Amino acid sequence: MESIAGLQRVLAPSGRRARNKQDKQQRIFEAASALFTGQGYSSVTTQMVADRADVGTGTLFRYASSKAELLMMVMNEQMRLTTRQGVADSAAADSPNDAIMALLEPQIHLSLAFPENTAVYQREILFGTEPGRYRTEALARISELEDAIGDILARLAQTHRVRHDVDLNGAARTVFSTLHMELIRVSLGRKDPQTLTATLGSHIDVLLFGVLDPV
Amino acid sequence: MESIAGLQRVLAPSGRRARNKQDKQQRIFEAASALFTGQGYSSVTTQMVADRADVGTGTLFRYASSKAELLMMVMNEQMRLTTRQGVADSAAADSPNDAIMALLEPQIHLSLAFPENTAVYQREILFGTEPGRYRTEALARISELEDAIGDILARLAQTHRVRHDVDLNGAARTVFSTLHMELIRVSLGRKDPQTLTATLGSHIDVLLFGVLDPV
DNA sequence: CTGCAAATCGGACTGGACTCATTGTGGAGC
DNA sequence: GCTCCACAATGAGTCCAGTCCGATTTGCAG
Repeated sequence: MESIAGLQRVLAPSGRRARNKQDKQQRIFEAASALFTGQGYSSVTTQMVADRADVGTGTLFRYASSKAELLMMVMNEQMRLTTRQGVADSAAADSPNDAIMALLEPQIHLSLAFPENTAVYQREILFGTEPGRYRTEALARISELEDAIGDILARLAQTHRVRHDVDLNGAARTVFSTLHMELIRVSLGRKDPQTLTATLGSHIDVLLFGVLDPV
Repeated sequence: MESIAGLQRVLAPSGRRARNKQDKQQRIFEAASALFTGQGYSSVTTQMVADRADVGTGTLFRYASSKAELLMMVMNEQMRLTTRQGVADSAAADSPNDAIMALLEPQIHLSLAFPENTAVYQREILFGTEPGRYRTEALARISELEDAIGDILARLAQTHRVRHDVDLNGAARTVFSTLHMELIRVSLGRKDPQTLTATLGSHIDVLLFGVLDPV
């Protein structure tokens, strides 16, 4: 099992070399974390991160292949926590709509707390092309969430009849597409955060109706 | 009525100065268009565009405030044509699903023809922050499409009963979110283009069911 | 302890988007 | 035709992400 940002190897690393490497990794994580959450992505330069972590810029890019990967390193950790929370909360809900909303709630909070970073994170997830380590991890976290929605829909399918030709995974993806887009709208300040929850709720409502068999 | 890329003023411009400006605008549009469609966004530099249009780099940025705006200038024109086509085609369709698909078909073709440019275009529409002229125009084109979907749903609402608490505009946005996301998946080669139409069709199907009153 | 290959480091350097102080120019007034 | 001005054009310069290669450190064999 990986711990904080997957930084630590299982048990103690073998020699001094490995330990040094780990120290640097840790310093870079902390520097990036402090700077990004403190000032937002765009006003942080990679030089600042390198300086604060006390490594050369060359070194910095050995640990994260781009500035965006640096952000993902930080955000993945935050996502890990919010997802854990969301999954726990959603288990307690009784209607599917409530369950989905409970699942998404912590992500929504996170994006409201760090709009710029969230926007960049989403942008990279959607449009990034480099197959870097942290981007891969980010995609995995996203899949986790998508699967969790899929599970909720699958549970619904056991207690209610579902239209025979509906693809539940597709439906989960639709929910997710909508979440993405609404989060983006909010992160970029194009929409009032107050209404986000309500909007999302009604989107999901329509979708669930579409999935159920009317008979 | 604006003609190509909105470049030409109605009738002839007043003096030599205005005419020069227009000539440059035209040269820049043509240079950007040829280069972007020929080699794709990332392998074109702003210097190339400036050289080909025979203007200085400083001048280039007086006409488009960023490289992305340059692309939007080009893509907006293509979108204008595909939207016109889509609206025409959708009028002939008889089911709402067909109408929506007919509307979107030309956009889909466009993105398959220029995947990289489309990805950047979508990215800028979603995540761009500068309120440049061409980005504004792009958003307007998007709204046109979204409204067209809204109209189709509204027509549906006249011939069928709709669940009383459903927000049709919201539903149109959901369709659109899904389209965006699916186009992105395809543009970035994460998904087989062959299945795009089918997938989209079934998304829309579910959504329409969710909108209709089961009674 | 010494020599050595390999891993790691780091900062000077590059490429490219974008800016700004300077220069050029069309046209209004005389 | 001449003067002057507002605005347009310009390209050298800035900024910053990301690369590259010589220097340094490390682990290991003898």
